Amino acid sequence: MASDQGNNQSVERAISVLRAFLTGRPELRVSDVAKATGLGTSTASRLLATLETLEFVERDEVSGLYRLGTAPITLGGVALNQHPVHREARQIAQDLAAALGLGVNVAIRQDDSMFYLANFEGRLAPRSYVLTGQRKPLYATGIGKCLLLGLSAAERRSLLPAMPPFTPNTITGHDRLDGELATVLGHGYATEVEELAFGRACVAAPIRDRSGTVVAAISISGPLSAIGLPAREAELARTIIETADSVSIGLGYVGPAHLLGSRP
Amino acid sequence: MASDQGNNQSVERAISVLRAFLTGRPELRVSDVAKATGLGTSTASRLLATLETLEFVERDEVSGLYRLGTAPITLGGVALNQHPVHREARQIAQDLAAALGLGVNVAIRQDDSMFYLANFEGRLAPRSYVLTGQRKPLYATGIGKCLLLGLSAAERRSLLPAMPPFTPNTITGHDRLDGELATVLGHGYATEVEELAFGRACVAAPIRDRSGTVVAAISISGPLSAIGLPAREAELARTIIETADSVSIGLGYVGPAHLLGSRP
DNA sequence: CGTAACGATCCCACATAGTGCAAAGCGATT
DNA sequence: AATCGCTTTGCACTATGTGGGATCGTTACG
Repeated sequence: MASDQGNNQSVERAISVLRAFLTGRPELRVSDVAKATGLGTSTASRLLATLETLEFVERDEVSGLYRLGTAPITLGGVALNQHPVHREARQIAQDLAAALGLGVNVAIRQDDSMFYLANFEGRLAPRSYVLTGQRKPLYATGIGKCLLLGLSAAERRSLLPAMPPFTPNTITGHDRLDGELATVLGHGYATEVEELAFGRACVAAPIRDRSGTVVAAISISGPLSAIGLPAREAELARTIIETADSVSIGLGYVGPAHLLGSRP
Repeated sequence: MASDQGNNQSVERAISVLRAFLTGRPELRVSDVAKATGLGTSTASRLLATLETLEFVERDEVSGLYRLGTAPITLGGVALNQHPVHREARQIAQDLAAALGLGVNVAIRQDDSMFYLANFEGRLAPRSYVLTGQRKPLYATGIGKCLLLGLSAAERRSLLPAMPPFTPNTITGHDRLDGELATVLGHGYATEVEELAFGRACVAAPIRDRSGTVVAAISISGPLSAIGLPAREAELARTIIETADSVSIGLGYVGPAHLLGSRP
């Protein structure tokens, strides 16, 4: 059949059409989609028509251009609402962002990336778009460092064969990453200052489930000037650890795994 | 081919599989999906396998049950970020929710429903799930009333042939709705007190684009006790109108349409 | 502990359903 | 007014998805 084994070709093609809208420009012509997906224009036209009746894409009345429709928004919202971490963390993160006026983000690990489940901003760190559903590298973010705690040194090396730098501060070698993660584990929180983008910093802490496994992480982030990191590190660290803990407890976390009795 | 004309059957079936996850239970077996969609189990199995490789669904390691995956979240996030109303309203709504401690919601009209683009909550009106992507009836919500301003009385009657009540306060007749909308237009804002759900109320105002058309609406909502509606109506109305205006201005609104010069 | 019932996947033949090509519409541009 | 580019439609072909049944694995029950 198609690329992988036992897959429905038409469905794969339709999804690749949807993926075409993820790459920059929000409005595409049929021929743009055809070029982006490698499909013929007639196939692209028909798939877009199908996706339009399903409300996955919609068509601009005047220009005739296609853009993403409302069905993906609904589907994404339900997917979020069904995610246990999101359910527990959403309101907590929102309250913290409002109290601090800074950004608060919740993410899980997906393969070699962190994947945002939610983000809220405050007056001091505004942002006109959602990060939800976006990915960022694990080794250059506070949340990412927390999520890496769940992996062994060997797993980290195979998961991240290369660590290209984003700024001069980016951790690019595993030896330094090992050291950094030991610190994170020891302190119970991670920091990141201009490792991914200039002028931005964050403080993050891991979220654990009832088995004690790190399943997610939460961070406070913002412009360096607003977050005032060197000075406020102790205060923000305490805050984010307490916040992460209350999410963990919501997920059933009861304490370090080695203290759990073996009885049911 | 399939239900509508000129549509790709496999794609329609795959989407109907995804829709099966919108109806309550978050985790489904193959046979549950087959039953919900009316497809054969082997077809459902294959479609789910395809959707799994595309990350639209994922499978629980232990139970083998399928649930929605991360791709819908990404797609939904991008769809939101590409929506002009969302871009303009997101941070404004978030700041207002933080300042008031109440819920703030942004929605557009879709057919006979309002469709949430964003919702934020405050300490006084917590909520552990997103409304984004959900629908609510137009005639029983403050936002809905604002969105109905863009329609004529005749259009409203054909769009809403029936208006079943949710509480004793629900507006169920068009005559009363006409009167209500005249008030909304005259005051520049809409209220809703226990018309959709007991114990809940809101104040809403319309958002207009550069042509002066109502394209969206924004509301402050919360439990009756927190929002204190009879008493604070004037204050909240002023706030929501000013907030809606700043979103409208971001969309290019420059004032009432009839004052626009006809010159380009 | 063995057996039965159920659910998911695999296999294979069939024919439906999607594809590509080419031509026709449709709009915009000069 | 004519041309160009983009999109859609019609048609024939066969690749592709489908359905039924067999197989394998799992759970429930006697």
